[in-house]
Amino acid sequence: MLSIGEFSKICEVSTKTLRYYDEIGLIHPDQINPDNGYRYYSIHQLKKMLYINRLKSYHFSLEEIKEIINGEIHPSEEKLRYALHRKRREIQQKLTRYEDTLVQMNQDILNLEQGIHVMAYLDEIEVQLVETESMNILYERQLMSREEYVQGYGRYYSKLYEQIARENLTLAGTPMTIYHSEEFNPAGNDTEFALPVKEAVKGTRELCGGLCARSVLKGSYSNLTSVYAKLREWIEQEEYVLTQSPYEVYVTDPYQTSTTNELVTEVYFPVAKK
Amino acid sequence: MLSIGEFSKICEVSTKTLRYYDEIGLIHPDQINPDNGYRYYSIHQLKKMLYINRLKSYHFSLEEIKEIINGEIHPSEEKLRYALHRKRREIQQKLTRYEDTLVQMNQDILNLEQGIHVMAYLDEIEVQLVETESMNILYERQLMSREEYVQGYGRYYSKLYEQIARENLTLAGTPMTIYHSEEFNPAGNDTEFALPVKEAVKGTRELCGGLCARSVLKGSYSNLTSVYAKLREWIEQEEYVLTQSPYEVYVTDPYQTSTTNELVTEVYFPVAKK
DNA sequence: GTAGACATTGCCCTTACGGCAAGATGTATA
DNA sequence: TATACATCTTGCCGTAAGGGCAATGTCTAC
Repeated sequence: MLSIGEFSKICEVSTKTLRYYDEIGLIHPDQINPDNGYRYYSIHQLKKMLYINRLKSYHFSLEEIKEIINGEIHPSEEKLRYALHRKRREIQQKLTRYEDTLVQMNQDILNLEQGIHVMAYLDEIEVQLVETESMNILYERQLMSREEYVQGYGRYYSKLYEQIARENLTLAGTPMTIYHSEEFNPAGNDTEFALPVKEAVKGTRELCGGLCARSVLKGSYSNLTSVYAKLREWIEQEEYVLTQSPYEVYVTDPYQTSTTNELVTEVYFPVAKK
Repeated sequence: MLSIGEFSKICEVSTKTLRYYDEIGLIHPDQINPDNGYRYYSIHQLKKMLYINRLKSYHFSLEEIKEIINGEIHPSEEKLRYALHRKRREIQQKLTRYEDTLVQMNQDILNLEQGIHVMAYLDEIEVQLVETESMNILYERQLMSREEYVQGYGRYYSKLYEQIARENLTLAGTPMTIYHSEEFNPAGNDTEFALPVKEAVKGTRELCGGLCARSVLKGSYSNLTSVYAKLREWIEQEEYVLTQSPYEVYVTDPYQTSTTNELVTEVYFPVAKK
């Protein structure tokens, strides 16, 4: 039997951590002296502890680790395999997000070296007042969270495109997304994916035209929230009010465009004078 | 002036967050109604808020963001440039660490598919009792944290190699590291980098030989702690005691070896029968 | 017998907010 | 004008994974 200090040295885990793991039921000491409460670990628990450390290095939460270990009594690591695959995907996603962040940072650093402040792009976002035509759109409306957005984008548009092909409809513009949620809700936003078509068939509706405040975003979507902010700022200052849900038009197809620099996105806020 | 709700919608930040930022002094509302405590934000604060969001996306802590913003009153973004460079390095490091994790996970998943459990390698770590010769080593002893280790490795060995070249000494073995800290201390461990040499000159000392428990680790260092654990376990079970500081011998040069699979590391624990 | 190492529990602290509650206030409508 | 409802306020608790510190109890070596 090993005291907590000895066990701690062997597996290079602090005694504090060992007590914490005992408390949350991740790994209990083999024996506890009932007189003084001293914890004693068996040398055979070393393997479990190293296993826990391994899983921790894969960024599993202690709660997840507990599940994996407890579920492992018999069903031949089915849980572990599943969890590992899931966690691998998570890490891959984090990785690409970090890569994107680095690209952005590099751009900002490059700008800074030339004396251009990080937020300078804000002043270059222009807002125009335009009159839009009514149009007929084929749509799919869904509650979407930020996480699902990228997946959803592909799924819903391919569904719409497929319907156009199947019913022999005529495309009358580029894809668009309409945001019906007034506020930003991290859990999910009421989002409408749409394609303008000539024919008014089942599954289409009219998108009313009218006065709009519009901005054009060139390049990566990372500045999109700034464009929204800028438009709302403009509307506030020029004393307009929003009359319908704002929408985006993807002038260039994000799936056809090789570099994000070539992307062109228009953002429309239907408005009226206060 | 915008109420907290309006401002929140424009910059897509929750009111809760805005109140929190007010509390920690990151961004105070432009005005506060002294009667009812209502917060009112100016539209000009939008830019600052978007700036904060941008910095957040670069994984700066709110404390860091506060420093960057406050230090930016005049000295032409010197702080921002410095912070961006530093943070970029941090993120690059995280990225490579994630990549390493993925490699490990892939290996484990592959093993699992073949029915080999993640921790099966533990049972394959063999411990041998060997007799070592005394040798003369050229050394650099330093307090090192886990973080600094990789840098330190290169720095101290190049220093040692340089001395060998300058003083025309004769190499008598491969590099080794001696760990003098009894316990693992996250802040820093007493670490000795050493190279065996024939000549006993200034800067060298004798490393006493004797009975040692030894394990050989083949492949990546990620299982090194397990090897240490295994050795300590063995010593415990076979009723030996540690008589000197344990050390590692890098049989293959980690800088000369292309794939981590080819790495060979010996771990020695000088022992005596209890 | 005592010093020093090691063990125990308990409490507070960390980040960046989210959730909930109770109450005050604002605004739109009948 | 009364009322309903939206919005605002503060305050308290919770998060993950322990670290740090304190007060106190126990073990072992000399």
